[in-house]
Amino acid sequence: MPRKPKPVKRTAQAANAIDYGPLEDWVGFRLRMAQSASFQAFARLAHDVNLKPGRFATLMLIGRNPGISQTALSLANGRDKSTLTPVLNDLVKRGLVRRSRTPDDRRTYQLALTAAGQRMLKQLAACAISHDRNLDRIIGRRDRAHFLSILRRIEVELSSDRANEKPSGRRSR
Amino acid sequence: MPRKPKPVKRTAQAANAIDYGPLEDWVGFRLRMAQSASFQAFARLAHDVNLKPGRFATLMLIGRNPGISQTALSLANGRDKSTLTPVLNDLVKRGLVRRSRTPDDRRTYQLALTAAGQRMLKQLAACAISHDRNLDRIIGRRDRAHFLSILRRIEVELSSDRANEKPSGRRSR
DNA sequence: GTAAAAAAGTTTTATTGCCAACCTTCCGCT
DNA sequence: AGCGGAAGGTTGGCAATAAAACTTTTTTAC
Repeated sequence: MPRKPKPVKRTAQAANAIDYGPLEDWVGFRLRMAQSASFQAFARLAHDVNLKPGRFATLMLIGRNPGISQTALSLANGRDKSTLTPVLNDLVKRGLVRRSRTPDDRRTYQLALTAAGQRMLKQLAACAISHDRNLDRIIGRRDRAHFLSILRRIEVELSSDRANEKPSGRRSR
Repeated sequence: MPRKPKPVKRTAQAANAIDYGPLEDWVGFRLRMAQSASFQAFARLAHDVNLKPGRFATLMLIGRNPGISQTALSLANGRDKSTLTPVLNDLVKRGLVRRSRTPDDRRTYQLALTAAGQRMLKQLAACAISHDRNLDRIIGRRDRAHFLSILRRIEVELSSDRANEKPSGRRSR
């Protein structure tokens, strides 16, 4: 059976021949590439579940903190609060999240998972466990805790930097 | 006409009281949060330079690999090739990048920096060095190499997974 | 040689994200 | 009270991204 042999891919520059220059060891670049790879790997795992991978953290945080407000939720998962509005609209419409008014403060909503939302969270958690097992293998059990602590430090220190803005060393063009 | 109020963001709900559940130690989540913080910190540093931070890797890769094709470039910086089209249009329009046809293959373009593009790259490199020095301080010199090697491993291993994955991504449009 | 398949780029469509402006509600003052 | 500012949430505008469909050109199969 004459299956067509795959021709050798001939891009102008093979990917392994690329010169990354300073990017090679630039933490910001590697962080972005690793995050992108991790996200897409999880998306493949979670493909069967009828929910976008970005919704996972939202569901988990609501499930763990019933009654949480939208602003607190947006802070917890590092997204702008306006980003949350369409997401929650969708989750409520699909019967996964319940949004109820707070009696003593009519500005805020109280968020909670419905029974269906909890089932969905369980399915996603199964994907996450599988994904995390992959990452465990890649990182190595011994380094995992240390690696996580560095990620947390980056997150915390750079976020607090937001307060003291850099003095602008303006360059002319 | 009411004067627009200066909004001062206050952490109304204590973010430290949030229960992150399994997210607390989930590598994918921490990667996303750290990457987001790093990206925004760099964006603040590069604010003065008249170029979006996302363009930096693109310029660096073109500068280091003159004659590279768009597809090879998209692979090298981990973005879809369709994403590159408007970016390059903009860079060409601003005189930073030159796009020329390859004589023996009229499908591909050859990308290269103009003199202005090289100057811009130098400015951005200065920001990157400053940013990286911050990250050095946070990570710690001793752990830096190890941390980078883990990020590279995540990137490589999870990307290679993509090849032998089920091709079942049917989406209606 | 010619037709089919593959590759490079572009366009279209949809999602996700931020920011700024806005509305409503609450709270602190006087 | 009632006024002004602060806080919770929504809306609109814009940028970045990816996936699929499409165009042009090249390569492969026969």
